[in-house]
Amino acid sequence: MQITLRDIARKSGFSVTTVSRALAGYQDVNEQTRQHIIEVANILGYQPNLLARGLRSQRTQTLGLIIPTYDAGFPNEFFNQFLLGVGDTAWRNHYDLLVSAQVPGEEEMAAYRRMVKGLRVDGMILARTRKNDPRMPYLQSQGHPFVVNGRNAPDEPSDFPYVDVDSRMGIRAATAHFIALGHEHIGLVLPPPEIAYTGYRLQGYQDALREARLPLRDEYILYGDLQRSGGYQAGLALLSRYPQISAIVACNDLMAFGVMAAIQERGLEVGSDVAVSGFDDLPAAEYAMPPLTTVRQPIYEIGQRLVEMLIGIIVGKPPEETQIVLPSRLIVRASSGFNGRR
Amino acid sequence: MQITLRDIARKSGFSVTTVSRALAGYQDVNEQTRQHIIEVANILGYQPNLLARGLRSQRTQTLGLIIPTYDAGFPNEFFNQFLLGVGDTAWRNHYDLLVSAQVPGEEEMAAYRRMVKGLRVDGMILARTRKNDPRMPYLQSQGHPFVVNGRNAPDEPSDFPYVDVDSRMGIRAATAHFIALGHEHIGLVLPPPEIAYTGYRLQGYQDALREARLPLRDEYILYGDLQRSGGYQAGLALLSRYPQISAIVACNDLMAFGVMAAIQERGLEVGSDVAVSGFDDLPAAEYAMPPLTTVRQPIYEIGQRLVEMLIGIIVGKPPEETQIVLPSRLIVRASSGFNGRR
DNA sequence: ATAGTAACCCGAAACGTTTCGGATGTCAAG
DNA sequence: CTTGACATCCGAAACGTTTCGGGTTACTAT
Repeated sequence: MQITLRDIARKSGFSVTTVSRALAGYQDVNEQTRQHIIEVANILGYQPNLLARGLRSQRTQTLGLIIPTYDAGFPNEFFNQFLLGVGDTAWRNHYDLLVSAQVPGEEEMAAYRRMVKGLRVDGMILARTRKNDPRMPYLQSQGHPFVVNGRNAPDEPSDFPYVDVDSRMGIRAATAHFIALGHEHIGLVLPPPEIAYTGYRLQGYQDALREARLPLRDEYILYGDLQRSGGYQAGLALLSRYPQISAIVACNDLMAFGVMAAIQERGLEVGSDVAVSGFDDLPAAEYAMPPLTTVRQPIYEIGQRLVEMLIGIIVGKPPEETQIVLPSRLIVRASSGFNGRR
Repeated sequence: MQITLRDIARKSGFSVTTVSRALAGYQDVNEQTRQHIIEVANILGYQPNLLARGLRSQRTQTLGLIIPTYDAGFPNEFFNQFLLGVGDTAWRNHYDLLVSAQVPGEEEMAAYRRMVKGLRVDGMILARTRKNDPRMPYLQSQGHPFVVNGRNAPDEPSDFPYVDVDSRMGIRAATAHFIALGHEHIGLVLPPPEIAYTGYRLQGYQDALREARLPLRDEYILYGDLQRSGGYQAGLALLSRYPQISAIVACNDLMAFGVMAAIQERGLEVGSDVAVSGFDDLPAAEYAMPPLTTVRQPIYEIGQRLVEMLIGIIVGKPPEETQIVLPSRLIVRASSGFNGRR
């Protein structure tokens, strides 16, 4: 059934050891011998048994990724792009990807244990850190290589390798953009409080208000669920309670779309009546009606850098920089009313 | 470092064999012994080494999925949902998922060989079949379990297990819907010709025209790339060449969004001036402006059924029905002008 | 002739699990 | 007292690979 090293050994007249070493590129095998063995291997259609190899060498050439999901709201476009960056880079470096999607909680930790202690993966990629996240301490206690997309919350130390985007600067830029356009009553739709980056985004909002000496009004700040529907509800709530609000900063694009829907639902016009901004710059942001002003984060690149960092750690050559904060950039489009008739 | 059966054996005073059998639930071990062994295993934090288990038992409890991608245009929302259905169901059945994304071609086949002959996976899930698809014959020749999302093209036999949606009926319903609204010049934006389901969608379009005794005009039929941009280009081309066209059937939602953009770009109104329909019913379809009339396919369910079917095949209990065509359903929204002022 | 060296090769053990084919002990029936 | 049946348990082999620690040969320098 399966072609093994033994088959090649028998057919080529060499030992299993030599066949193994020839195929692995060791220098202590005659070049002619190697060619012959390679030829036989090709004829037989040999493919190494990766389980056996992994068992023996304690290396699986596989990375693990557990996508955090909430109820039905699964991998949205963000994780799409993330998965692409991670998957591409892993493949280019000859690593496979073991993927699971788990709701945070006990089962999620079981999935981590299974991957890590089942020796299935050489390293793990974590995403969407939460407050008091149990995953990093666990992996640290196991001494298992891992990298994280996102830091811990501002008030917790982040003593692990990560790649994050500068949310604080991003939201600050978006808020400042609205202030520059003359808005004084600016709503904020935050991610759920348990998400680690929520703190940074709030800071950015506060920064911008402080700089402009505008009062910080807590009642203008609502939490959403990162989905479109959460943005919609928050948007409706803000608009009905505080009609003076003329701009809303949403902390991701999906919620921004919901906010836009809420605005339109109330018979107002996005951009001219109420300005909106998002965060992520998903492809859909550009095509929304009106196109969404948003903070772009390089999602693909984040995945890519994470994998490179992780592989470096696995092979014992960690990059000198293992805590990276990438810049974010404000992309101004019509939803902020910049080109509107304000 | 790692806790093995030997450790449990030493600590509990039983043999490795008995420990293994106790944990595996065999009946020839004393219940009291079993409890004791389980307890020791828990105290030690035992997690089976899945590589060793797989090597010995020739089962990995892992399914393989290679997402077909074109250039940068990666897993779009469709594969998101698909991945969710597949991932959820796999997890519920205690299977892991090995994922890769490959551009069709030589490298793609290498990825398949690697997964299959490297003995990493117990079965494979294929998606987006193409004409003359080399993957199914390969897997058949290897006698490796697999299931497919989608059939072969209408003119090729499909002698493998699959779950597909009834594209033909879906497009036929969409086209007939336009005809019923009085449209006589209806454009069609097809997927690339090498995709297997393109033939079925074309048939559906032809069916509807034939039924209504409307002439089939080949020049109304264009091919897109399944992306938004392809729909945009096709839409512009149709509208500029044939101003009499008053409705366009796009073969997926992404292309339909592009067509809508093209219509608006030309100063026309979607729905009233030119009606549009899509296929898939992505979440974004409902929120588009105007909301998109489209053919819904149960993407999550397809993934779910595929995994159930595949696991059945793996464990030797294939379901009686291994070639499933699920119904599709037309969802009428504003983009077809049904509620418009036509 | 001998020792040393380089080039090439190989046997055997090990990774952690499952499973085959018994082995042992106990007890009831004959 | 023997036999058989049953309930428990276990030794050893096997899955396919890598790697450690050599071994053999042929050549070079003494």
